[in-house]
Amino acid sequence: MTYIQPTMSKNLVIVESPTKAKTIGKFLGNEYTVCSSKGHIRDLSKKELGINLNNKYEPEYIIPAEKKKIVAELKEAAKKAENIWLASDEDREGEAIAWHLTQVLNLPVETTKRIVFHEITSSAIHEAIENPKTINCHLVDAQQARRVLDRLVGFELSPVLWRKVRPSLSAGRVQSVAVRLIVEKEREIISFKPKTYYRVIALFYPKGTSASNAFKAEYSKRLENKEDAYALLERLRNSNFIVSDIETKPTKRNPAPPFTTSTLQQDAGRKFGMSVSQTMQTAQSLYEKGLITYMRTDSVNLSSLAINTAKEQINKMFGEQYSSPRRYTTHSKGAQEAHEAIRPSYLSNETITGSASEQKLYSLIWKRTMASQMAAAQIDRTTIIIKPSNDDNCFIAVGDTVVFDGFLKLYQESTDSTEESSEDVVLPKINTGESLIYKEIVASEKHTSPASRYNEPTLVKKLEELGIGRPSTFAPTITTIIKRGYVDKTSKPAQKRKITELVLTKEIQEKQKDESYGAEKNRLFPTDIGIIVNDYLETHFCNIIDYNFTAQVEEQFDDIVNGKIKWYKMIDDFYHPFHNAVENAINTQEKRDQQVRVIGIDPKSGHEVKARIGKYGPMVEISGEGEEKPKFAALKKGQLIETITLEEALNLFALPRVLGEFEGNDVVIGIGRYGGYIRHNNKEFTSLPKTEDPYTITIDKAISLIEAQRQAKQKASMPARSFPEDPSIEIKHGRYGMYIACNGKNYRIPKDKKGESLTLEECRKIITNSKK
DNA sequence: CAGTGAGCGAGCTTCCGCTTGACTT
Repeated sequence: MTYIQPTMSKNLVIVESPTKAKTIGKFLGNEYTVCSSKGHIRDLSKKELGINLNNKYEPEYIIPAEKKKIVAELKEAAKKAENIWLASDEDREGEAIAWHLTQVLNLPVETTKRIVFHEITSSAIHEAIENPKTINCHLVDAQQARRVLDRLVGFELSPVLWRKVRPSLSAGRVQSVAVRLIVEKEREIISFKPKTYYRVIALFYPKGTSASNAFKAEYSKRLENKEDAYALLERLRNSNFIVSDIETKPTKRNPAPPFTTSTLQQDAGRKFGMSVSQTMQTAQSLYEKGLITYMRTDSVNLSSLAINTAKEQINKMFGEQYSSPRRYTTHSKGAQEAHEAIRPSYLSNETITGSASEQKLYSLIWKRTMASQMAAAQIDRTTIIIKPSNDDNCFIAVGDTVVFDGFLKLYQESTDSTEESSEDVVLPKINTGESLIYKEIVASEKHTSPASRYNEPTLVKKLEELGIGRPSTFAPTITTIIKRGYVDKTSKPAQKRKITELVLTKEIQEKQKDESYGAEKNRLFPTDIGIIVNDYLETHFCNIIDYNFTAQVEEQFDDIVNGKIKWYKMIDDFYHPFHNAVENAINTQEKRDQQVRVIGIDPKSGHEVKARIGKYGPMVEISGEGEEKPKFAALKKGQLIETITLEEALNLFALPRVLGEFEGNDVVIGIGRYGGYIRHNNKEFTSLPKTEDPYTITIDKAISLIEAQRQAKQKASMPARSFPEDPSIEIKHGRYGMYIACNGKNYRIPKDKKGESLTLEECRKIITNSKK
C-alpha cells in the first residue's frame, strides 16, 4: 500500500520505500504528500535484449506489469502537485530512480528538485526540503552503464551455455563469480593432503604447592612424528623446569562496528544458524514495524542522534566509564553508503515483542549497536616462559585477565574459526626463577585440516570483500545459484579416526583415542554441472569471471561519474571484444557435453567404467561390446564426476536389486529420475523418501513404506467429507491440506476456516465468492 | 510425471539492483 493522504496536498515527496514514506510523512505533516516508488519503476524488457546495439547502446525501457499500478498512482499525485521533490536514496541506483521518475512523470530534468536525507529527523528532512539540488546526469549514466553491461553479459553468455552445456542455465557478472569461489574452494579441498604432527601440552604447578594449582603450557615446537614425541617425553621425564621469564602486557580490545547487511548475516548465521534469507526476512519485518533502520546497507555510520542516545543509555545502564562514543568509517570495496548502519530505531528499547526470531535478531542488533559505542575492554595478557633443564626449546603459558570488561559486558562477536582461545586461563602468581613440577605432559597426534567450505554468510563476506554484489542481492544470488543446480547446500556428518596420545606422568603411556572430525553443517558444495559450467566459462570468458572484473568496471563507472568518459563509449570498449569471444565460443568450439572421465576397468566384464553428464544428470557407465548394451547408473547426491572412485562407481550398479518378497512377489529397489523407488507386484511403484538410502534399506522398511503409500492413496481417493444434500460438493485431502471440489473444479479453503467443520452453506459461499 | 540414457524437432530458458506483496491443487 502506498501512503497517500486522503486529501492530496500541493507538495509531493517521492521516496523509495513505503515504510520510509510513512515516517517522513509524519515529520512533514499535512502540507505534504509522501509517496514511494517501491524501487525502480522502469527496466529493460524481460524477454528481449532491450538495448539498441546500432545506436550507442540506447536502452529501451519499459514499465513492468507489476509496476503499472504504482506508476499510475504516482502520475495522479504528480498531476495535483505544484512542488515535487525526488528523494530516492543517495547512490547510483537512487539517482537513476529519480531520473526515471522525471521521464515517466514528464518532469524537467534540469529543474526538478532532487534531495537526499542523511538522517530521518524533523530538522534534517526540513533542511533537505529547503535546499534541493538537481539530478546528477553523470551518475544516472553510470547506472545505465551498469545496467546495460549486466544485461549484455547475462543475455549473451547464458545462451552460449544453453547451446554448449544444457538449456535454461545462466551466467552473470555476480553469480558466476560466486560459483567460481565455491568450485575453487572444493578443488583446494580435493587436492589437500593432510599431515600429522604432535602437539605437546604440559600441566605445571609451582614446587611446594598442590597439583590442583596446575596450569597449561604448550611446548614451543610441533613434533613431526611419534618417535620424536617419545624421545622428547623421555628427555623431559627427568628434567627440571624453571620459570625463565614472565611478562604482562596490557592490551585493548575494541568493539566491532555496527551491523551492515553482510555482517548482520554473518553474525546471525554464527549465533543462531539463520540462513541469509531468513535473516533478511526477519530484518524486513522489524523494519516494517519501525523497530530498526533500513536493513539493506553497506554503511557502518550512525546518526549523531543515535550516537547521543547510545551515550545516554550506556551511562544510565552501566555508568559513564562504559561510554565511548565512536564514529565508524566504511572500508568495504564499492560501498555506496546511502543509508545508516543497521540499528534499533529507539535504543531505549532493549527488547521488543514479536516472533522468537524477531526478538533474538532485534536483541543482537541492539547489543551490537550499544557495544559499538562502549569503551574498549582492557585485558592483561600474561606470558610465562618455562625452560626445561635438558632441552633447548621452552614451554609457553598464556593467560588473559580482564581488567575492565567495557563493551564485553554486552556483546562479543563470534568467529568462524574453531580454534581455542586463551581466555579464562588463570595463571598462578609466580616469579622468575621459580621451580615448577609437571603433573603431566601429553603429546597428542593432530591432523592438519583442509580449508572449510563456504556457508551462506561466509560466501557473502567473501563477495563483499571482492566488491561483488550489493546488500540487496546477496540473498537472491545464493538462491539463484542453488536453483540453477550449480551449488548444493548440505551437511556432512562427522567421521571418526584413531589418534595416538603419549602421556607422561611418572611413566610414558601410549593411548589410542577416538576423534571425530570433518562435520560440516549447511555448507555450499559445487555440483557437477556447477563445475562444468565454471570450467567452460574459465576457458572461454576468463575476464568476466575474474575476481577483479567488477572492481575494474566500477573504476570505469567512476570515470563516467567524473565526466572523463561517455557511458556508451565505455560499453563499446567492453562489448566488441566480449561479443567476439561469444561468437568464437559458439562457432569454433564443439559441444561440451561429452567430457568423459575414464575411472577404470570393471573387473567382471573387463570393460571401461566412465563418468559423464547424461541426459538426466551425472552418471557412470560400463561400456558394452558389440550388440551388448552399455549399463548406466546415476551418481548419488554429493558424488562428483571429478572425484568418484572405481569402487564407488561399481557400487552404483548394485541397483536395481531384489530386496525380498512381499505378498508372493519380488520387492525390487531401484533408482530413477525422481530418486529411489520400490517396485513390486509388477507395476506398483512407491517412491522412497529422501531420508532412505536405496543401497541400505531393509525389506521390513520397504514393506512398511508400501503399506503407508496404499493407505495414503486410499485416503486421497476418498473424500474427507461429503454432503448428502448436495453430492456435487466434496471436501478432499490435497497436497496443501484440505480443499473443496465441485463439478471438476477445486477451491481453496480460507485460512480462518477449518475443512473439518465447514457447513454446506459455507462451502457454497466460498465457491460463489471465488467465481467473481 | 514415470521408473530411462534419443536423433520428428515447437518454443522456451537468461542478467543485476532497487523495492514489496501475491497466493498456490
